[in-house]
Amino acid sequence: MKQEERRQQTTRLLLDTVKELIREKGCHAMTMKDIMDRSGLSKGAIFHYVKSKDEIFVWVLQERLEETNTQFMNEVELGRRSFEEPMRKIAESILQYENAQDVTNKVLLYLLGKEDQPVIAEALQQYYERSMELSRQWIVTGQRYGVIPASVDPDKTADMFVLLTLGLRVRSSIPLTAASFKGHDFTSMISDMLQSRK
Amino acid sequence: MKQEERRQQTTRLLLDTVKELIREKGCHAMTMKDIMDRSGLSKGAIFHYVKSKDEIFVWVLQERLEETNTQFMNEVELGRRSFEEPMRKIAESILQYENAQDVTNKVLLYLLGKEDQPVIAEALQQYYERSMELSRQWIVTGQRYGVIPASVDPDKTADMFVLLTLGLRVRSSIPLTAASFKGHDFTSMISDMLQSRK
DNA sequence: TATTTACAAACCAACGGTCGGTTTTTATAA
DNA sequence: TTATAAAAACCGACCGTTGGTTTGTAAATA
Repeated sequence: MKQEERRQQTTRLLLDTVKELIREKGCHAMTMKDIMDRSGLSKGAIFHYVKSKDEIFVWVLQERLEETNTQFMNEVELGRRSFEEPMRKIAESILQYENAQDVTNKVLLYLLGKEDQPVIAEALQQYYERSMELSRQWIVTGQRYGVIPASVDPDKTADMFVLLTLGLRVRSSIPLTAASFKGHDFTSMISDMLQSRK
Repeated sequence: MKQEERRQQTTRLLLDTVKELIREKGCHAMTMKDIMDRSGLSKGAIFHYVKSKDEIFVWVLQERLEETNTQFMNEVELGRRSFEEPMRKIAESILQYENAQDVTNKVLLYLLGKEDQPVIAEALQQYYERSMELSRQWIVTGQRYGVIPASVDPDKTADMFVLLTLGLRVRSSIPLTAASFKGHDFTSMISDMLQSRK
C-alpha cells in the first residue's frame, strides 16, 4: 500500500501549497508555474491529479466544507446554553478576525465568478445546501433547548441567515476605508432577528 | 466637434457589444476576439479606449450604477405610499425575474473574484457605498412619510438590507434545483425586519 | 502645418493544458 | 520467488489561445 500513501502525501502537498499561494497572491494571480515552483512537482504530476486549475479551487472549498461541518456541529452543541455564542464564533470565522489564513472567502468568490462551469456549479450547490442544512439544525437545536423562541420558522430564518453570511463574505472582500464602513455587529443583528420574530 | 461624437459612438458600441456577450457567454468565457468580431473594431481600437479587459467590466458596473441610482430614487418616491412596493421592485430587479438581460450580477461576481486589482477594488467600494447610501435614504424617506416605524435605526437596517441584497445576488448565481432551493419571499422578509424592530 | 486622436494589424510573452516517454509500484502467473 | 505485464506516478518539451504591446497610418483638430 505504498502507492496510496504517496498519493495522499502528494495531494496534501498540493493542497497546502495552493492554500499558501492563494493567501499570498489571490486566486487569479496564482499561476501553475507558482504551484510547480513552490511544491517541486512538475506540470505533468499536477495535471495527473487534477483535471484543471479550477478543479483545485473546488478541492479547497470542499475540504474547507468538511472542516466547517464539524466545527459548526460543535458550535451547535454549545448552542444549548446560548445562541449568541455560536453566532459570534461563526461570524468571526467568516470575517477572519483572527484566522486570516482562511481562504474560503477568496475561493468562494473566485468560484462564483465562474459558475457557468459544471464542476464549479455543482460544488457551489453543495456548499449552499450544506450551509442551509447546518443553519436549520442550529436553529432547531436552539429551540429544543429553549434558547430560541419556538415561534421562529427554521426554514425561513435559516434562509435569511445564509443570505446574510453570504453577504458578509462578499462585503469582507470589498476593501473599505474605516470611514466608508458602516457595518454593525453581526451577532446583535442575528439576535434581533431571532427574538423579535413573533 | 465630430471627434467627440465618434468617441461616444464607439464607446457606446463597445459597451453594448460587451453586455450582449456577457449575457450570452458569461464574463470569463467572453474573449477579446469575441468583442472584436462582434463589434467590428480592431484590437488596437479597443485598447485605445480601455486599459485592460477588466476595465471594461468596471465600465459596465459603473454604468449600471448610474441607472440603478435614478431607478432607486423613483422607487423611493413611490415609498411614500408603501415601503413594500419599492422593495418588491428592487428584489425583482436583483433576481432578474423579468429582465434577464441585466448583467449586473455576473459582472459583480466577476469583479469580486478579482478584488485585489486596485481599479476593481475602487469600483467595488463605490458600488458598496452607493448601495448603502441609497438604502439609508429609502428608509429615512419611508420614516418621513410614516410607512416605516421611527424606531428603526436607518444605519443598522441599511447595513442589513445591503448584506441581504448582496447575499441574494450571490445565491441567484448559484444554480439550484427546485428541490434544493429553500428561499423565501424577499419582500416579506424585509417587512418583518422593519416592522418587528422595536 | 504640426499635433493629437482614432483606428489597424502584426507581433509578443505568458498562460493553461496536452502528449509522449520514463521510472516506480502493483498485480499476475509460472 | 521470480518473471512479466499493467497501471500509476511523474517529467518536461511542446502547443494553441489569450490578453496586451507596438508600430504604423489616416483623419481630425489646433
